[in-house]
Amino acid sequence: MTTPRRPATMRDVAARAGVSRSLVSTVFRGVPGASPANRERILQAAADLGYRPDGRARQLRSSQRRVIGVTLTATQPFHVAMVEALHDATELRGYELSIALSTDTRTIARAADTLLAQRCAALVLIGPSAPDEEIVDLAEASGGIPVIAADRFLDAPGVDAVRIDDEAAMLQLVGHLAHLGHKDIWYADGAGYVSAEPRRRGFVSAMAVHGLSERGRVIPAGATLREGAAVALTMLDHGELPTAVVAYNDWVACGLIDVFTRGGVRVPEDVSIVGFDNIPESALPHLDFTTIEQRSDDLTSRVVEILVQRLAGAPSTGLQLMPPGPLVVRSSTSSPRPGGRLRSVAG
Amino acid sequence: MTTPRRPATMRDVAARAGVSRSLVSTVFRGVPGASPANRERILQAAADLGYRPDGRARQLRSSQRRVIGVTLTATQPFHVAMVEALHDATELRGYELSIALSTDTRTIARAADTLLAQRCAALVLIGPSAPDEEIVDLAEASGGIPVIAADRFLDAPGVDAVRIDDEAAMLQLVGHLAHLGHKDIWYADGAGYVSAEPRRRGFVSAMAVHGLSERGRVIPAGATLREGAAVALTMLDHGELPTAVVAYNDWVACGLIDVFTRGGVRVPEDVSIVGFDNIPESALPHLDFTTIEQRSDDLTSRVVEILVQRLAGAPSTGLQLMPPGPLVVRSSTSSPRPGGRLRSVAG
DNA sequence: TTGTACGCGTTATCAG
DNA sequence: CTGATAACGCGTACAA
Repeated sequence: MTTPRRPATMRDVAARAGVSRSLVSTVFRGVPGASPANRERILQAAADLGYRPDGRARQLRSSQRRVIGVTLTATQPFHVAMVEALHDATELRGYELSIALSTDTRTIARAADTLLAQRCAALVLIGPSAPDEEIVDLAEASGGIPVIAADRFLDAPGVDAVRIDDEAAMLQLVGHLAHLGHKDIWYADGAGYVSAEPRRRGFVSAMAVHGLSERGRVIPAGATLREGAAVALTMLDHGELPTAVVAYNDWVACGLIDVFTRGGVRVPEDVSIVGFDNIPESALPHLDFTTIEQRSDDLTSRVVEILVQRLAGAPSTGLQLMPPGPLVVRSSTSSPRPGGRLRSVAG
Repeated sequence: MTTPRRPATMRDVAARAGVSRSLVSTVFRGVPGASPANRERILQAAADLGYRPDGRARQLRSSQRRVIGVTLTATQPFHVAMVEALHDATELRGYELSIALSTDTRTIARAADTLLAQRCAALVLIGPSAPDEEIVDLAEASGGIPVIAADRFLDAPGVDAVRIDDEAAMLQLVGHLAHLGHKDIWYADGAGYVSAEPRRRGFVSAMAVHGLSERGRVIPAGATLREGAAVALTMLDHGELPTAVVAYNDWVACGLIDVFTRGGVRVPEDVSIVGFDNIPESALPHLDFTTIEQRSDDLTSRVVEILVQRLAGAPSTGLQLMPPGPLVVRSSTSSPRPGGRLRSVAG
């Protein structure tokens, strides 16, 4: 094993094995056309030299695009899991994934530029937190390759989008509480997060469906345990509580339950709480709250389906909503306490 | 704006602008040598055609390697933050980042292969959870480029590694408890996680330093809230508790505190608890526990320093330990309850 | 400013 | 069927 300063090229391997470059190529591409003896010699020479085909040169030459570009922020485990699944699915079809991370200071467009410069075959934006306009612009600048926004509510021409049907999910959650007899139901909203909008809309319309519009209230919260805890403290300080709270997601629900329980407000006796996502923590014995599942597998396979179709030349299908996962009923929900609202809370 | 099936190349731009390809190149590289009039015309032609330089061809031609390969699992926010910082630091120096995700089913070596095929200038492995041997093999197969393991305890020739000094940190944590008067101190170990070893070693030696070896105990736990909660339940079931518990990390501490508090064990009156990392959640009002900070910024800048040096030709420096961040004392630690061990716990 | 060789591998085309 | 020769993909670099 040598460690050359300049890495070995195909030419080096060919010279060492005493064959032509094209023969080395046939061997490394795994296509038939080389005698076992030569194949062996070439492989040996390559191993000796630590040769590894140059991916850039490979891609450059072959006219087919075999790379799928993926952007994500990598702050949500669920999104990272999607990449994992995408890896498997695309690999199976002979594609490679190229990943670009976007951050607070690094826009999606910026991340996608790297991918586009690599001449990727398609772009998958996972949970893009950019304004609609920016995504549409990106799609226009992408030279006509398929652009798919996963886990994003977006209805724009030329861009495919896949998202859980938040409104249907909210209908299930609110329906569950309404059936238990709740009327004063508040919503701890994912204020400030892009995907909060469809969910909020779902809450509002679900309350209307059950004739509870007057009794509902939307409280700005956020998407983290921290923000859930903060909004719970605010509620306690304010001294007024509903009989049930719908949380923007499970982390917010965790924060709510934590602060309520410690503040002397019993769950579900004093207040019922439901989350959204069914993250592993929601099943913890000391939390154990009702929530609705986000089936990331379904979402991912839908994304893959769209990807395959679009790569095959099918036109964009716009926004697709996935049916929500099942409601997981646990011990954070029950019938409301008699007497309606709690006015005064023991600090 | 046209949307060509085959993307425009430099040749197309040159033809449209009525100049040579070389001139287009000089304009797009931003080097002087084109008249304002031609520059303008070229830029216009490029915009008309939606031209974007092919990154692969660019890299292939220019003999300098300008890409830093990064692998990570993206399950830890802290690691993702490191990538963000790396982006800024390397960009400043004219490098680009190429990211490959490793997963449970996708080894680091596999991820690195993609990067190596791109002929990256160096490899940064962020928190690699692979056996030492695999990383050493990878470094050997990398053709002599710098390989740096960030947030990883690894003492192997040819590989640079940077890691918080876990032993020093443990010494601080155990010292804090010992000074408060604790003697029966248990450690909820990050069993199964690669980086658990130095931390466990640190606990054991710190206990020895304080002459408490006999009183210490290492309990297998894990690295998540869930696992912290589980080990706390086990302790409660067992009915025997120390006066203080050191958690492998903050998530484990969260789980411990949650279950203890709900189980009627008061923190810190009955048992003191310390975490490790100082994640945002540790400061939540209802948790508010003592922990030690992981200064990811320091770690990252050290990684960048090493990267720069090694790219400049300096030899590998092996393992480097960073001094631990400050101890953040909050309300989860106090003097031990009188009377030593708690034998029986109210369920 | 332009011509042209070159980077590294792939893909016809052609010879034995 | 096995193998070699040469053109090509898209930009860059250096001489003219």
